[in-house]
Amino acid sequence: MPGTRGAKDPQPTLRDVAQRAHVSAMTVSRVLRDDPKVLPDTAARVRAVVAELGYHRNEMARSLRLGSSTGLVGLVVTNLANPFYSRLALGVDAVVAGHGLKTVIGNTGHDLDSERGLVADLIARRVDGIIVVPADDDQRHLAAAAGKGVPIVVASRPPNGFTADCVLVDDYGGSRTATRQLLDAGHSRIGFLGSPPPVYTGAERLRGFTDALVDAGVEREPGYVRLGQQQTSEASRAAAELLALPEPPTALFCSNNRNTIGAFRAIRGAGTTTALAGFDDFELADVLGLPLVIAAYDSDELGREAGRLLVDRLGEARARGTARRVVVPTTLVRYGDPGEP
Amino acid sequence: MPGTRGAKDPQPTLRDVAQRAHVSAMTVSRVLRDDPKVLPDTAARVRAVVAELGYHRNEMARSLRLGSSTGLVGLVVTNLANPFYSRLALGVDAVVAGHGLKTVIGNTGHDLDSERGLVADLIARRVDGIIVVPADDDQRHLAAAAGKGVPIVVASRPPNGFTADCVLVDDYGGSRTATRQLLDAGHSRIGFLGSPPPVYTGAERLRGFTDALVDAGVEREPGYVRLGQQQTSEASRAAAELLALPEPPTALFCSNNRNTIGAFRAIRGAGTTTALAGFDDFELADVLGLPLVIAAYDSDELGREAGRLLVDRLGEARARGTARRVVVPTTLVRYGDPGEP
DNA sequence: CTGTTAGCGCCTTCAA
DNA sequence: TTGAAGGCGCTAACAG
Repeated sequence: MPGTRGAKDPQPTLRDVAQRAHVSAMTVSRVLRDDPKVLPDTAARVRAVVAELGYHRNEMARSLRLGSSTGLVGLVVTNLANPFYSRLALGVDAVVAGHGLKTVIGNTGHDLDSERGLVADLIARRVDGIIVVPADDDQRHLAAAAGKGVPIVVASRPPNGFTADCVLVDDYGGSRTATRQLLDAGHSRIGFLGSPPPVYTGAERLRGFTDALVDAGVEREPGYVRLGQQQTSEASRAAAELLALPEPPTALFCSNNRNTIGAFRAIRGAGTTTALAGFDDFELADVLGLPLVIAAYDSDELGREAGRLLVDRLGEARARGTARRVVVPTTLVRYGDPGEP
Repeated sequence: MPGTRGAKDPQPTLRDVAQRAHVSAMTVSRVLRDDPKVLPDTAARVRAVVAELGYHRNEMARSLRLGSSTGLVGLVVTNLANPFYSRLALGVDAVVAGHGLKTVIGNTGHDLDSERGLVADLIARRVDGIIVVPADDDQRHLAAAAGKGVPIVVASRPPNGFTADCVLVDDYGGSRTATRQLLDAGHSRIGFLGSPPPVYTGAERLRGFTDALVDAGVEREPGYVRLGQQQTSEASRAAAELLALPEPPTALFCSNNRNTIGAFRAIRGAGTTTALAGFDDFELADVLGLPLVIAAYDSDELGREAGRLLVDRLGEARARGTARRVVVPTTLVRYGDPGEP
């Protein structure tokens, strides 16, 4: 079989196929697009060569020619190791993959500069849109991108300083409801463990907590609030401090599962019967051996909603329809509550 | 400020910048490449326009012109919701991002057809390389890709039917060592709960388990082996069945954390003192309230190694250096063992 | 039904 | 130091 040319070309091109099938590049292109105006005979011959060469059309060149639409969606998260974000990523991918789009992931590690770089790079790669969980309140780079017409969906916190679709969790409501459970159970000295103040979800959850206390006419004790613990170990230390106060809280509300798990360890270590409630479900919460109330939500769903918002936005052919805001609800889950049948 | 042309162009192009800066496209291109042979004056003017327009060079067009190298790495996993794989993804991304590469993620949901589609698509997008956790023994599509010169790294199981770099966990050794702990503690009736047989890691871990028994001269009881549980609920059921046998095992070895957690629930439900050992660490393993031996490993590291192998391979400029195989070790972790100080 | 021409946005080569 | 061609791989728009 006398070859036509070189042999080491990493990937065959349209013309390689054309030459080998004795047709023009256009014909091959048409066959690949399933254009019916090609003789079945010719098409078959072309397809045979395609298979023989293991030819894959270069999607990058294609999208260059076709204008925009690389079929890529950028997803920027702060920490993919956190199950919350990997779930989110899965949800996003599930939806966009259903529309023939691929997900390009970027992990910022909570670093704003890194986020800026990633977003710039995604734009340079001409992704069709970006879903981002901002690392910080400073979202000027996102505003700039949105201003340039790159569809942006903000997840988990609202856009700051610009308009965009966004998907949120009912941080406030979930937190308020869970706190009310503790109040209804008769607690009035309730401690709070949460994220650092500038984090939106943390602030909202603290607000829900505070409002529940206000509703119940319970005085909030500033010394009962500890913010900024990110790891279970820090949370555990913070909780232990609260429990060691002269007049310790009789219940703790934790605004995320890192803090809930840390608080659990502290309570267990102190041997107290402190009641516990928290935000974010986690595996094995049911076997901890103490009553636990959790405001839970589906982070897959958060991702799917974000994906849907973006896909819709892309479908509108950049029509500037008013920005939408989706709020994913929370549900109250009760574990190991001896009061239940 | 008299405009030059349209106004709604989604993204400015090199020529838009050139026109506005009164230079040629080439000069802009040079400025962006930091070519020193441009007058500082001209460069400054160009940069000003770039900033003003928020221009981002089109990386796709660039890579088309430059030959290959899209700066993208494909990562194909079976289930991103599994912390194991999200950790792996994070490790991969951490390494490749350090080399200016971006990670494109594909989730197969254990579906072989989906995997084939994803791999084909990644190749069509001309990713520089692919890291894949194969869903199945049938890896002919990977073999084909590798044959066409696309660098492939196989993670978590070995390549089947072709040669490629790969990164594995010491499934056999970890499993054998953990099992030996149970034997050393005096157990001779040990049950096994594991993945479906065709899964490589499952098979290796069963082999390690079996060899440990053989080494200790313990007869393996076929009725003690239950394979195929994927969810904790299934695992729990399977474990409960073993515990309900006329002569039940006195210890259980579980080849992954889904099974370990399921077995834990079954033991707790049955109220027996069955000993437990398993593969894969998990959070809260220390608070389960029973002695537990775990063969643990670092899945981040697995991802990082995969990333390194791929980056090295890319660096070799497709030199067909012999394929490398990296094995990530396991460490034995003991929880809640009353025998420890 | 098939082929030719032209150009997507960028950069290498060569000339000015 | 800068600019003018030409082409990466592909495909609309027009021939034939």
